[in-house]
Amino acid sequence: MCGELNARDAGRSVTLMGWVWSLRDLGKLLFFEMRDRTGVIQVTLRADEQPELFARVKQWRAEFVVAVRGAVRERSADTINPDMATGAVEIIPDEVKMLNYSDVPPISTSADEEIDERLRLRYRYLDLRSPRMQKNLWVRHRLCQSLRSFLNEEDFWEIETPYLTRSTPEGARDYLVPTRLGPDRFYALPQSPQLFKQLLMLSGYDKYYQLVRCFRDEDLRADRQPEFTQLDIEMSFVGEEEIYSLVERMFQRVFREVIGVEIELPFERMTYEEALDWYGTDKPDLRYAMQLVDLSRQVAESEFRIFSRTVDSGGVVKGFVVPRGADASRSDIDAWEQRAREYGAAGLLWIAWDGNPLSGLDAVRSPISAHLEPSEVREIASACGADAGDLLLLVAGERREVNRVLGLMRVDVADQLNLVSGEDSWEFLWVVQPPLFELEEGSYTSVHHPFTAPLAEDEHKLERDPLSVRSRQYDLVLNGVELASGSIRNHRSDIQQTIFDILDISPQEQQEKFGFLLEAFSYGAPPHGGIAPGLDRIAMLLAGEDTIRDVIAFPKASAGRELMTGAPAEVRAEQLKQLALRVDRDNQ
RNA sequence: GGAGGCGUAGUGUAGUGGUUUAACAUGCCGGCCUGUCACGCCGGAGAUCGCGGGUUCAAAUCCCGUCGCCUCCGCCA
Repeated sequence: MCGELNARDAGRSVTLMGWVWSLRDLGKLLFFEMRDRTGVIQVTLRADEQPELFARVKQWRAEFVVAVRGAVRERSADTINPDMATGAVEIIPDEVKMLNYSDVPPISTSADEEIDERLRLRYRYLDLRSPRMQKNLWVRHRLCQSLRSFLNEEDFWEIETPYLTRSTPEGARDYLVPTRLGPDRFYALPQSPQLFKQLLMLSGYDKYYQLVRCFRDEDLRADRQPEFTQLDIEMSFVGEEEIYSLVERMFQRVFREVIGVEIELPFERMTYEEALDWYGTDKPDLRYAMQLVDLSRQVAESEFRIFSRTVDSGGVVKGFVVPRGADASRSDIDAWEQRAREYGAAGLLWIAWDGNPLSGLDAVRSPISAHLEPSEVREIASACGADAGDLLLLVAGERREVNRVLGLMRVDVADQLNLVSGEDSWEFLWVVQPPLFELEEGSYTSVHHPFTAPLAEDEHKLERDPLSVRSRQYDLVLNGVELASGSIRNHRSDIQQTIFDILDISPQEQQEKFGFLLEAFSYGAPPHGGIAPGLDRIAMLLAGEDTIRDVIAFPKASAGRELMTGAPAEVRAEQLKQLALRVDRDNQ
């Protein structure tokens, strides 16, 4: 094919089919490049040697579908194009044929200018012709291939689960599917195959995986689509370590096979609590430092009231040091302060050290320097390890909020100051043992999902103090992106029952929604656990893209709209009638 | 649900109250050109400045509304 030819093919006769990529008409000499899935190759024609072919090709335009039969010829040394994969050869045709005409395309498939995404999505079939999208889909394909071959070799079975299933409470909004089976009956598209994969464990298929589509009717993000693909994995008779080991070896293999990068094992680990404390988020980006430092003790007695009063009332004063941040302009700092407010902080305080941090107040610039004692500033500097030229950003308030705001600020600052070093930096991290429950508007909800097992040593606290119970959940984070989430599940129905009780899911509701699962668990459920890496996000990182839309052939735009087909769209009245549905236009 | 950004020939941008007949590049159409590969040169066509309303002698430009796309917060077990 076009992109696969090189000097070794010189002399061969080939037939190529593809699209016209570009034309360079020099009068009596004409070059055009043709493209297929594999790449681009140049075809050369001379008016004096092949007047008839020449005249025909002169009429061709970009994106015409053409067939060329001819000889691969090595280019002379002075005409080799080193920037082109096939630049050492060219095709001298003995027959050319136009298979189909093309209108002038509304977006270029060859220009490297950034096209408005509306147009890219509207004309996705053209956008997909671009080398960039070809590369991305190729990366995604090889990723899938690599994952499958690894898991197959590890003795996993790929088993499918239904898309038409029933809605279960909690979690995201479901996509509902009406059916003529009953006016009040709906399928729901699965948010994940969670229940089915656990049932497969119960059935004895102890190593299962599936590349499976999941559906959640929630707002989109750069790394979130209403439908997305998970590599769903579940195993029986395993604990956390077996899962970690499997996943680590899997990623090592994938990175080696897909992008030729060797990643080191084992991955780092930290607890959820440590992640929040040190980085203010459950998905820290470890490509840069800027750890959060708790300065509450250093400022507890401060004359600066905001500090002392916050600490006094049980809050914290935390911050992080921006290396060489003292150079930041006043407008940068103002912008950060503005950002911190947007994230919900009362304000953002800062201390910049222009000179030796241990020299007291002389080297300090800060909006609150008038309120600070030299000893206090020295203590702050030594606690956070600030050097000359560093900048400390500080937030005071309730612990949870402070962590959240600083966690977001840390990412913004790193982004703005370009602290991420190099493209090939891969910082994997396991974040483990988050709490089993959190309090939301007065009632308990699962942090992960209700089937996650509590940590054995915390089991006894389940009924007395649910919020203090840690779970056997683990998240895999790469460069600040949550790549996978999983847990060891409850296989004992008594504990599952207790958890449902704490979640305040009534026995009746339990019976209705999960009755089949609880019943199943009474017939010999093995201990089991699993994990579900997000395929789109992995592909995105491997392809070096910033959004999963660029690794999905036909993604959705904001609000879940599909700009090419126009979905979601109205349906015929007759279809509604068959489903016994009536549209209420006043509602909304 | 909220905040911000963007919307100008096919495409990417400039223009932020009046010397604008809305500019530049590319693409498109026509002509010339025998080693180009971002080919080059010459000529031409192509825009009711997202849409609606308002302010003004005058609006792409200011104001209000609206639609669309992007990013983020909330949300996403």
